[in-house]
Order: sequence, then C-alpha cells, then structure tokens
Amino acid sequence: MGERITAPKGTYDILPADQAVRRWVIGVASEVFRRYGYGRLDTPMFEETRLFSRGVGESTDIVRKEMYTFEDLGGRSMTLRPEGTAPAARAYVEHGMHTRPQPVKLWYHWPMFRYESPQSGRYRQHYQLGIEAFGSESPLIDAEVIGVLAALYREIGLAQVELRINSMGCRECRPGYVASLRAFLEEHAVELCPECWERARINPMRTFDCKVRGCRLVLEGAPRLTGSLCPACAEHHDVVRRHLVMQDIPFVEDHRLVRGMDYYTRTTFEFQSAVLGAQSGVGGGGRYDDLVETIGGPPTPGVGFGTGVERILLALERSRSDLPSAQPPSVYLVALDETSRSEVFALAHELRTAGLAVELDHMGRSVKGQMKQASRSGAPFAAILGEQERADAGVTLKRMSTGEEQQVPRIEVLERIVEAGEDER
RNA sequence: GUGAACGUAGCUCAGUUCGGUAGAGCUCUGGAUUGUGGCUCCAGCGGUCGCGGGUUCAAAUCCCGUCGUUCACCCCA
Repeated sequence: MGERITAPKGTYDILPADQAVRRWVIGVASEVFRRYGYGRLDTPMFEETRLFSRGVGESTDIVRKEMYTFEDLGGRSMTLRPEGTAPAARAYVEHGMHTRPQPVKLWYHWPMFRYESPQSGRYRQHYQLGIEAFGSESPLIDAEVIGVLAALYREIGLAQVELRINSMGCRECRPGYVASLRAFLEEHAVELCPECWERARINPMRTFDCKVRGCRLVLEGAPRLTGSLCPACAEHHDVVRRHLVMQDIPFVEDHRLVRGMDYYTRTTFEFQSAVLGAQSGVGGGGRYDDLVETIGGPPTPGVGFGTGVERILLALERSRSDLPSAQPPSVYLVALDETSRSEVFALAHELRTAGLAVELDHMGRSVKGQMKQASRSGAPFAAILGEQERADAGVTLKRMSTGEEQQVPRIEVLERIVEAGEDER
C-alpha cells in the first residue's frame, strides 16, 4: 500500500455515521431561515475569476493566495467559490432581483474552497450556512441578520459563543481614517514588527490584530475608527446595538475586529467559541453597501453572514453529548435456512414498499450471525422465518430488548411492528 | 507560505532508546450439541511497519528526501 489514493489535502469524507448530526444542523438552520423569511439560493460551485478578484478585493488573502483558479477548455479563467457573498450578489444582479420587493433575503448551504494550510477547524473544502439580505440599509436588518445567527446557535444548543461587533465606516468616513492610521503607523514604524509594516501598506486596520507585544503597545495609542465615524455611521451603529439588546443578544464591542473581505462597510461581527482553539470563529459577517455596484449592479446595500458547518459540529461535539444519531431499521429479517431466504427477501420487499426501514442478510451468514447483525442494527424487532413459519404462513417476531418471541400470521407482521413503534412514542 | 510533533492491521496503539526478518485490544468471520443476538471462551481473516533512496551481513527501528496528518503562526468559516 502507500500507493493508495487518499482524499486531497485538507479535504475529508462525510461518512454515513457523520450524516445524522450534520443533517440535523442544516435542518434546524433551514427552519430558522424560513421563519425569518429567507429563501434558498444555489449558485454554481465555480464562477468567473473576476467576480471574486473584483468583489472580494485584490488586497485580500483569499484573492492573493487562496483561490482554486483554473482555465477551462475555452480559455476562460474560473475559480472554485471561496466565499458566498459575491456569488449571491452576482445572482441578485443577474436575475434583476432589485426589481422585486426589497429586501431580497436569501440563504445558502454551500461548499467553499480555499487553498489554505489545514489545521483544526480549517479545511480546503468546507461548508458554510449563510444568509444575505439585499436592498435595505436599515440598521434593523443588521440586527435581524445577527439575530438569525444567534437564533441558529441557540436552537442547536451551541452555548459559549461570544459575539463581537465593530463598525468599518463607509466610503465617506473610512478613507480619512485609514489615511490617519497609516500616518500614525509610519510615524511609529521603527517600533513595529516587519509583518505590521506589510499590513500598514496593504490594510492598515489589520495591524490591530497583531499579537506582538510591542505592536500592541503602539496600537494602544492609535486612532480608532469608532472615534472617526461620520454621524450617519455612528448613528447606524448605535441603532444596531440597541436592537441587539432588544433581542437579548449579548455582545462586546471590539474595535480590532477586522474581517478578511474588502467589501465590508459599517457593521461587522463575528461569533467566537471558546472550545474551538485557534480557529475560534464559528460565524461572522457584516454589511457590504458597495459590493453590488462593484460587480456591475445597481447601487444596492446588503448585509449577511456565513457560518462554518464543520466548526459548528466541532464545537457541538466538544460541548454536547446528546447529539442525534442515525435511525435504526424497524426490523431485521432473519432466514433460518437457505430456502427461507427468498421468502425473507419477498417479505423485505413488502415491508419496505409499505414504508418500513428493513434490513436483511446478504452475506450468507449463519443464523447466529444474522441474529448478531439484528442486534447490532439496533432494530427493535427481528422477524424470523424458517421451515415452521413457512408451513404456518407466519413469522416469528422477536422483541430484541426482552427476547420475547411470538409467531404471528405473515399478513399481520407490518401491523404489529407499526403498532409497537407507536407505543414506544 | 513558515515552524514543531507524528505517520506500524479497518480503528486505538505497543515495539523504535541499545538495528536481527511484525504484536495487543477493538472491529470483522466462524465455532462452544442440530432454528436465534447482547456477556464469556476458542479459532480465523487482516500489515511488503506512508512512499523513495542511503548506511549495514541485516532496518518498522539509524540517515536523507518526499507525501500526508496534527497543532501553531498567518488568515478565516
């Protein structure tokens, strides 16, 4: 071995045993989204590369070094979707959704692709659940979007998440702020680490993220965006905060929260989980009032979030033990001799047609082996069929929990199993 | 892209220090008086010790490279 082909680096297989919890999370999410009025959107897994380079921003890490970009056979540059907002915005424009009643509220469950170095909670292909609301610049919808995510976490029992919020300002107030911050950083360049020197050039606000103590000390004295917001942005931020309080959503103000996409304006936010380790962000998002226009649509405000399904699952596994698991079959059919196998096969067909989940042996196992399988399958009943039962046109129903057996007429088997199933509820 | 640790049966791992031609538990299959599970006992299946090269009479064990995993940086979900 060793010549074995394995899943590509940073990817993983989702096995049957992993499906139940995942489906449950996605199910709860879709229910929450429905309640808040979001409709599902699906877009292609790849897009023209310029959608991302233009939409997400040339200066972002995603565009600079993390995209799965390839040329198709027609010579077009395509990119596997690294994030969901730009494709959603593209679809909004392409389908003329600005002519519908605003806001247009969309949700998605999509795989995302980023060429990154994998680590705990970080993959090259991962899934995100997300929503986008286009067309309204009301701060109430910022608060609602955050409320949707908070509701999702609450309903799947993901406790211990902390919400951080910040405002990035708008095209009126941010440029001035960034200029003054950059000036400040240049003044203190000698005290900063080389990485921060680079950050100051590309995205000065990133320097707030630096872990180096010297940098942090310098940054303590740096001008803050919160203090430079224009009156409109300050008011917007204030209203968002008030409506978070109204929904009983606790949050902390974090002026250092700078998210990785260039399109954010005004509100940005991120939920972090203490149980996740270094990749502590479970979900985040914000407002992007200039994005739609940037990709060639009419000027349209928007706000949304993305939350990582793998990180939700990881956090759930570390904080809860009562997670959903796969449903066992209702009955496991056992053939006592070779001639009964056909009979059992026919019975399986009948019961399955009637809607029951039925298992039976296809490995030529001994009776003992079949019983073992019946037990392992978790089915509440084994239905046993042999010479005796064939003669009587019956089936022996065995209740696995007690071992109690009873021969019943074959035509009553379905009924008995269904009844017993209902009793247990 | 950078750094560190690790890579032995499907899974969890021992064996690597002081090189001598592969082990355990779990899983899986069969059996413990003929048509029956969960506990126990017995037996069996299953690995060219990630891959490639080097040192050596001899390497899972030492050296180099490579791929992968994990954790961290970076960044993000």
